[in-house]
Amino acid sequence: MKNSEMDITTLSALAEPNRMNIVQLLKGGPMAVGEIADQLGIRQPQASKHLKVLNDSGIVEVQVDANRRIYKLRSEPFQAMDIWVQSFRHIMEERLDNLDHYLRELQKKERP
Amino acid sequence: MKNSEMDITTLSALAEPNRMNIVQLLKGGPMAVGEIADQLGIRQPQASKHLKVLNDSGIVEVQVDANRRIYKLRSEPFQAMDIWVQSFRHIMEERLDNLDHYLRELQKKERP
DNA sequence: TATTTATATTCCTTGACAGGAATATTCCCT
DNA sequence: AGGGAATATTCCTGTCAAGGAATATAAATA
Repeated sequence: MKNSEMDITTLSALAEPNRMNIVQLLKGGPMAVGEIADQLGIRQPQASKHLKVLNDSGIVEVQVDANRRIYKLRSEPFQAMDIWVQSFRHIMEERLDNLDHYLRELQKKERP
Repeated sequence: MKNSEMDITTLSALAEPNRMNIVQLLKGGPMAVGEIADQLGIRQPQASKHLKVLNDSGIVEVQVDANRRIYKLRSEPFQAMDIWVQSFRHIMEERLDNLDHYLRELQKKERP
Protein backbone atom coordinates (compact mmCIF):
# COMPACT_ATOMS: atom_id res chain seq x y z
CA MET A 1 0.00 0.00 0.00
CA LYS A 2 2.89 2.26 -0.80
CA ASN A 3 1.76 5.76 -0.18
CA SER A 4 3.81 8.18 -2.22
CA GLU A 5 7.47 7.75 -1.51
CA MET A 6 9.41 9.20 -4.37
CA ASP A 7 12.65 7.49 -5.26
CA ILE A 8 15.49 9.96 -4.87
CA THR A 9 17.62 8.16 -7.46
CA THR A 10 15.03 8.83 -10.13
CA LEU A 11 15.13 12.53 -9.40
CA SER A 12 18.91 12.80 -9.17
CA ALA A 13 19.24 10.90 -12.42
CA LEU A 14 16.97 13.44 -14.10
CA ALA A 15 18.57 16.41 -12.37
CA GLU A 16 21.40 16.62 -14.87
CA PRO A 17 20.98 18.51 -18.15
CA ASN A 18 22.43 15.89 -20.48
CA ARG A 19 20.37 13.14 -18.95
CA MET A 20 17.25 15.24 -19.06
CA ASN A 21 17.98 15.87 -22.73
CA ILE A 22 18.39 12.15 -23.34
CA VAL A 23 15.03 11.49 -21.73
CA GLN A 24 13.36 14.17 -23.82
CA LEU A 25 14.98 12.65 -26.88
CA LEU A 26 13.79 9.16 -26.03
CA LYS A 27 10.25 10.45 -25.76
CA GLY A 28 10.30 10.25 -29.53
CA GLY A 29 11.13 6.56 -29.43
CA PRO A 30 13.99 4.13 -28.81
CA MET A 31 17.41 5.14 -30.04
CA ALA A 32 20.95 3.79 -30.25
CA VAL A 33 23.81 5.28 -28.27
CA GLY A 34 25.57 6.76 -31.27
CA GLU A 35 22.53 8.59 -32.50
CA ILE A 36 21.78 9.93 -29.04
CA ALA A 37 25.31 11.30 -28.82
CA ASP A 38 25.00 12.83 -32.27
CA GLN A 39 21.63 14.45 -31.65
CA LEU A 40 22.79 15.99 -28.39
CA GLY A 41 26.26 16.96 -29.53
CA ILE A 42 28.02 15.05 -26.80
CA ARG A 43 30.77 12.45 -27.04
CA GLN A 44 29.94 8.80 -27.13
CA PRO A 45 31.63 7.89 -23.83
CA GLN A 46 29.66 10.56 -21.99
CA ALA A 47 26.47 9.33 -23.60
CA SER A 48 27.24 5.81 -22.44
CA LYS A 49 27.98 7.01 -18.92
CA HIS A 50 24.77 8.98 -18.67
CA LEU A 51 22.81 6.10 -20.10
CA LYS A 52 24.32 3.86 -17.47
CA VAL A 53 23.05 6.17 -14.75
CA LEU A 54 19.62 6.27 -16.35
CA ASN A 55 19.66 2.50 -16.67
CA ASP A 56 20.75 1.93 -13.07
CA SER A 57 17.93 4.14 -11.85
CA GLY A 58 15.42 2.26 -13.98
CA ILE A 59 14.49 5.16 -16.19
CA VAL A 60 15.62 3.43 -19.36
CA GLU A 61 16.11 -0.12 -20.47
CA VAL A 62 18.37 -1.47 -23.15
CA GLN A 63 17.71 -3.82 -26.01
CA VAL A 64 20.74 -5.47 -27.54
CA ASP A 65 20.80 -5.43 -31.29
CA ALA A 66 24.01 -7.12 -32.43
CA ASN A 67 26.61 -4.44 -32.43
CA ARG A 68 24.40 -1.82 -30.91
CA ARG A 69 22.36 -1.00 -27.85
CA ILE A 70 18.95 0.49 -28.28
CA TYR A 71 17.76 2.46 -25.29
CA LYS A 72 14.15 3.21 -24.51
CA LEU A 73 12.19 4.76 -21.67
CA ARG A 74 10.58 2.55 -19.06
CA SER A 75 7.11 3.40 -17.86
CA GLU A 76 7.43 2.67 -14.13
CA PRO A 77 9.45 5.73 -13.01
CA PHE A 78 7.06 8.07 -14.77
CA GLN A 79 4.07 6.36 -13.26
CA ALA A 80 5.73 6.69 -9.87
CA MET A 81 6.41 10.37 -10.42
CA ASP A 82 2.82 10.84 -11.53
CA ILE A 83 1.50 9.25 -8.35
CA TRP A 84 3.90 11.29 -6.26
CA VAL A 85 3.00 14.60 -7.87
CA GLN A 86 -0.66 13.76 -7.55
CA SER A 87 -0.16 13.46 -3.81
CA PHE A 88 0.31 17.23 -3.91
CA ARG A 89 -3.11 17.80 -5.36
CA HIS A 90 -4.16 19.96 -2.46
CA ILE A 91 -1.09 22.13 -2.94
CA MET A 92 -1.56 22.46 -6.69
CA GLU A 93 -5.24 23.26 -6.45
CA GLU A 94 -4.68 25.88 -3.83
CA ARG A 95 -6.51 29.00 -4.85
CA LEU A 96 -5.71 32.48 -3.75
CA ASP A 97 -7.97 33.21 -0.83
CA ASN A 98 -8.52 36.81 -1.63
CA LEU A 99 -11.16 39.16 -2.91
CA ASP A 100 -10.25 38.58 -6.51
CA HIS A 101 -10.93 34.88 -6.22
CA TYR A 102 -14.13 35.54 -4.35
CA LEU A 103 -15.40 37.75 -7.11
CA ARG A 104 -14.60 35.13 -9.72
CA GLU A 105 -16.56 32.51 -7.84
CA LEU A 106 -19.40 34.95 -7.50
CA GLN A 107 -19.49 35.46 -11.24
CA LYS A 108 -19.59 31.72 -11.84
CA LYS A 109 -22.67 31.46 -9.68
CA GLU A 110 -24.38 34.34 -11.39
CA ARG A 111 -23.76 32.82 -14.82
CA PRO A 112 -23.97 29.04 -14.59
CA MET B 1 3.12 28.23 -25.38
CA LYS B 2 5.75 26.52 -23.34
CA ASN B 3 5.68 22.87 -24.19
CA SER B 4 6.99 20.80 -21.32
CA GLU B 5 10.44 21.95 -20.34
CA MET B 6 11.14 20.75 -16.85
CA ASP B 7 13.23 23.03 -14.69
CA ILE B 8 16.38 21.19 -13.67
CA THR B 9 16.78 23.24 -10.51
CA THR B 10 13.46 21.96 -9.21
CA LEU B 11 14.60 18.38 -9.65
CA SER B 12 18.05 18.86 -8.18
CA ALA B 13 16.56 20.65 -5.20
CA LEU B 14 14.32 17.65 -4.57
CA ALA B 15 17.05 15.12 -5.28
CA GLU B 16 18.46 15.36 -1.79
CA PRO B 17 17.03 13.28 1.05
CA ASN B 18 16.75 16.03 3.67
CA ARG B 19 15.10 18.40 1.24
CA MET B 20 12.71 15.71 0.07
CA ASN B 21 11.85 15.09 3.72
CA ILE B 22 11.22 18.79 4.26
CA VAL B 23 8.86 18.85 1.30
CA GLN B 24 7.00 15.80 2.55
CA LEU B 25 6.75 17.46 5.94
CA LEU B 26 5.42 20.70 4.49
CA LYS B 27 2.69 18.74 2.74
CA GLY B 28 1.02 18.80 6.12
CA GLY B 29 1.09 22.57 6.23
CA PRO B 30 3.38 25.55 6.83
CA MET B 31 6.03 25.19 9.48
CA ALA B 32 8.78 27.18 11.18
CA VAL B 33 12.44 26.37 10.75
CA GLY B 34 12.96 25.14 14.28
CA GLU B 35 10.10 22.69 14.14
CA ILE B 36 11.25 21.39 10.77
CA ALA B 37 14.68 20.75 12.20
CA ASP B 38 13.18 19.03 15.23
CA GLN B 39 10.84 16.82 13.26
CA LEU B 40 13.57 15.68 10.94
CA GLY B 41 16.28 15.34 13.53
CA ILE B 42 18.68 17.69 11.76
CA ARG B 43 20.45 20.75 13.09
CA GLN B 44 19.00 24.18 12.59
CA PRO B 45 21.77 25.53 10.33
CA GLN B 46 21.36 22.58 7.98
CA ALA B 47 17.62 23.11 7.93
CA SER B 48 18.14 26.77 7.05
CA LYS B 49 20.57 25.87 4.31
CA HIS B 50 18.26 23.35 2.74
CA LEU B 51 15.35 25.72 3.02
CA LYS B 52 17.41 28.31 1.22
CA VAL B 53 17.94 25.90 -1.66
CA LEU B 54 14.25 25.09 -1.75
CA ASN B 55 13.41 28.77 -1.63
CA ASP B 56 15.85 29.69 -4.39
CA SER B 57 14.35 27.04 -6.62
CA GLY B 58 10.85 28.29 -5.92
CA ILE B 59 9.60 25.18 -4.21
CA VAL B 60 8.86 26.95 -0.95
CA GLU B 61 8.12 30.48 0.09
CA VAL B 62 8.63 32.13 3.43
CA GLN B 63 6.36 34.17 5.55
CA VAL B 64 8.00 36.32 8.18
CA ASP B 65 6.42 36.12 11.59
CA ALA B 66 8.37 38.35 13.92
CA ASN B 67 11.21 36.27 15.18
CA ARG B 68 10.45 33.29 13.01
CA ARG B 69 10.16 32.25 9.41
CA ILE B 70 7.26 30.10 8.37
CA TYR B 71 7.92 28.07 5.25
CA LYS B 72 5.25 26.64 2.99
CA LEU B 73 5.09 24.88 -0.33
CA ARG B 74 4.40 26.84 -3.50
CA SER B 75 2.06 25.38 -6.07
CA GLU B 76 3.85 26.30 -9.28
CA PRO B 77 6.69 23.76 -9.24
CA PHE B 78 4.28 20.93 -8.63
CA GLN B 79 2.00 22.10 -11.38
CA ALA B 80 5.02 22.24 -13.67
CA MET B 81 6.08 18.75 -12.70
CA ASP B 82 2.55 17.55 -13.27
CA ILE B 83 2.48 18.98 -16.76
CA TRP B 84 5.88 17.55 -17.50
CA VAL B 85 5.03 14.06 -16.29
CA GLN B 86 1.80 14.19 -18.25
CA SER B 87 3.82 14.74 -21.38
CA PHE B 88 4.94 11.13 -20.92
CA ARG B 89 1.41 9.83 -21.10
CA HIS B 90 2.20 7.65 -24.08
CA ILE B 91 5.10 6.11 -22.21
CA MET B 92 3.13 5.48 -19.05
CA GLU B 93 0.21 3.93 -20.88
CA GLU B 94 2.41 1.71 -22.94
CA ARG B 95 1.21 -1.86 -22.78
CA LEU B 96 3.35 -4.88 -23.44
CA ASP B 97 2.83 -5.81 -27.03
CA ASN B 98 3.48 -9.49 -26.68
CA LEU B 99 1.73 -12.84 -26.61
CA ASP B 100 1.39 -12.74 -22.85
CA HIS B 101 -0.56 -9.52 -22.99
CA TYR B 102 -2.64 -10.82 -25.83
CA LEU B 103 -3.62 -13.88 -23.85
CA ARG B 104 -4.58 -11.79 -20.83
CA GLU B 105 -6.83 -9.66 -22.96
CA LEU B 106 -8.34 -12.82 -24.42
CA GLN B 107 -9.12 -14.12 -20.96
CA LYS B 108 -10.78 -10.86 -20.02
CA LYS B 109 -13.09 -11.23 -23.00
CA GLU B 110 -13.95 -14.84 -22.23
CA ARG B 111 -14.82 -13.96 -18.63
CA PRO B 112 -16.32 -10.53 -18.49
C1' DT C 1 42.00 -12.97 -40.30
C1' DA C 2 42.43 -8.06 -40.27
C1' DT C 3 39.85 -3.97 -40.04
C1' DT C 4 36.17 -1.14 -38.98
C1' DT C 5 32.08 0.07 -36.27
C1' DA C 6 29.54 0.53 -31.93
C1' DT C 7 29.68 0.74 -27.20
C1' DA C 8 31.49 0.36 -22.47
C1' DT C 9 35.07 1.19 -19.05
C1' DT C 10 39.07 3.12 -16.68
C1' DC C 11 41.98 6.79 -14.95
C1' DC C 12 42.60 11.46 -13.89
C1' DT C 13 41.39 16.11 -12.63
C1' DT C 14 38.35 19.62 -11.27
C1' DG C 15 34.28 21.69 -9.31
C1' DA C 16 30.09 21.46 -6.64
C1' DC C 17 27.86 20.34 -2.56
C1' DA C 18 26.69 18.62 2.15
C1' DG C 19 27.75 18.53 7.07
C1' DG C 20 30.03 20.48 11.39
C1' DA C 21 31.15 24.20 14.20
C1' DA C 22 31.18 28.79 15.15
C1' DT C 23 29.28 33.26 14.60
C1' DA C 24 26.27 37.03 12.93
C1' DT C 25 21.63 38.98 12.78
C1' DT C 26 17.12 40.05 14.19
C1' DC C 27 13.43 40.22 17.16
C1' DC C 28 11.08 39.55 21.62
C1' DC C 29 10.76 40.39 26.53
C1' DT C 30 11.71 42.20 31.16
C1' DA D 1 19.43 48.43 27.58
C1' DG D 2 20.44 43.62 28.15
C1' DG D 3 19.52 38.72 27.69
C1' DG D 4 17.59 35.11 25.26
C1' DA D 5 15.24 32.82 21.36
C1' DA D 6 14.93 31.94 16.34
C1' DT D 7 17.19 31.97 12.16
C1' DA D 8 20.80 32.92 8.68
C1' DT D 9 25.59 32.96 7.27
C1' DT D 10 30.47 31.92 7.04
C1' DC D 11 34.49 28.98 6.97
C1' DC D 12 36.42 24.57 6.62
C1' DT D 13 36.74 19.85 5.07
C1' DG D 14 35.69 15.63 2.75
C1' DT D 15 33.05 13.31 -0.70
C1' DC D 16 31.13 12.63 -5.05
C1' DA D 17 30.03 13.33 -9.73
C1' DA D 18 31.04 15.04 -14.48
C1' DG D 19 34.08 15.68 -18.42
C1' DG D 20 38.34 14.49 -21.22
C1' DA D 21 41.28 11.22 -23.10
C1' DA D 22 42.65 6.80 -23.77
C1' DT D 23 41.59 2.06 -23.97
C1' DA D 24 38.96 -2.35 -23.71
C1' DT D 25 35.33 -5.28 -25.69
C1' DA D 26 32.43 -7.21 -29.05
C1' DA D 27 30.25 -7.72 -33.38
C1' DA D 28 30.14 -6.77 -38.51
C1' DT D 29 32.49 -6.79 -42.66
C1' DA D 30 35.90 -7.10 -46.31
